[in-house]
Amino acid sequence: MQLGELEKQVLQYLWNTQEADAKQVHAVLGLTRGNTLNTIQSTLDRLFKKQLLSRTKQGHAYYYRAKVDRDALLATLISSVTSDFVTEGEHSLIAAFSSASSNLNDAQLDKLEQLIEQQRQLRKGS
Amino acid sequence: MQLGELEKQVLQYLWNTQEADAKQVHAVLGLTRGNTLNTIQSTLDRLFKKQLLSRTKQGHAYYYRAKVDRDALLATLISSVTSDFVTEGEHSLIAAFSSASSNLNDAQLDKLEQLIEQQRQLRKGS
DNA sequence: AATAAAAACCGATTGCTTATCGGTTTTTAT
DNA sequence: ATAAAAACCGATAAGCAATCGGTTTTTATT
Repeated sequence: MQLGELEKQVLQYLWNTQEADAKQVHAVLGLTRGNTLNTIQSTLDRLFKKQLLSRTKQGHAYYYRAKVDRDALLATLISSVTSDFVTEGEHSLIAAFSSASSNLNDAQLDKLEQLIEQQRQLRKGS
Repeated sequence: MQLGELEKQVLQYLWNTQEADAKQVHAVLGLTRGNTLNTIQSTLDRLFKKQLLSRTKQGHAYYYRAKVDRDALLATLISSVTSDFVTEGEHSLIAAFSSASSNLNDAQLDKLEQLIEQQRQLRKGS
């Protein structure tokens, strides 16, 4: 999947705002970027078709919500960009880590280890 | 950065083959895919311009080599696809992990932890 | 040096995707 | 019924990968 600049900004906005119609999104993003309401509408629609947003009609307008949270989207994006290079059974994240680890600082290594532990705890419980 | 299907296949090929000219790549990929030599040439050139391949003239033709290994490319791709969603100071790999960790199996968690330890050892020594 | 063969280079087209809107139709509320 | 709001439709532009035909340059051979 492929996301454009405006699409990303809309997603960010909806992660913060929970719910909004085109008008509201336009009021924030459209004005700073100089887009028309129409542009915002079609962007929302594109994201909806990509299954990244859900929408319900409330009163007159559609109200949009992010259907995936940031982490889930990251996972999707990573998977889609790496899958062609990763063989069955291998996880791209492990592969990527082995090359990128030197760019992490000590605090980040700590954090990662902590996340691993957390994940292990989650499993014990289930 | 954005990679097409053929570009990915060419990279895969060069990771296995070390070095090849357009003719060789064509002999393998071009025939199965039904591409002309020209198509292969411009794909190699595009990858070269993207800094993913290096090339040297040997005899008549350019010989291409992968300039990045697979893991480094994965790291680049992950970073480029996630960077807009990752805040200052946060590392995209950490963010990615927090989203994808549940898809890792126990062995992969072990492996990751082991890589972290290895990284720490490297730092002690320098 | 002349020439043929090989490879590189250039330029154009196609297809796909995001961004962008104008204009029209449909909904909704007054 | 009418006006306003919003959705819908269709079109254009820009960017990028894939695709090649045709031309120029390079290299090797007589």
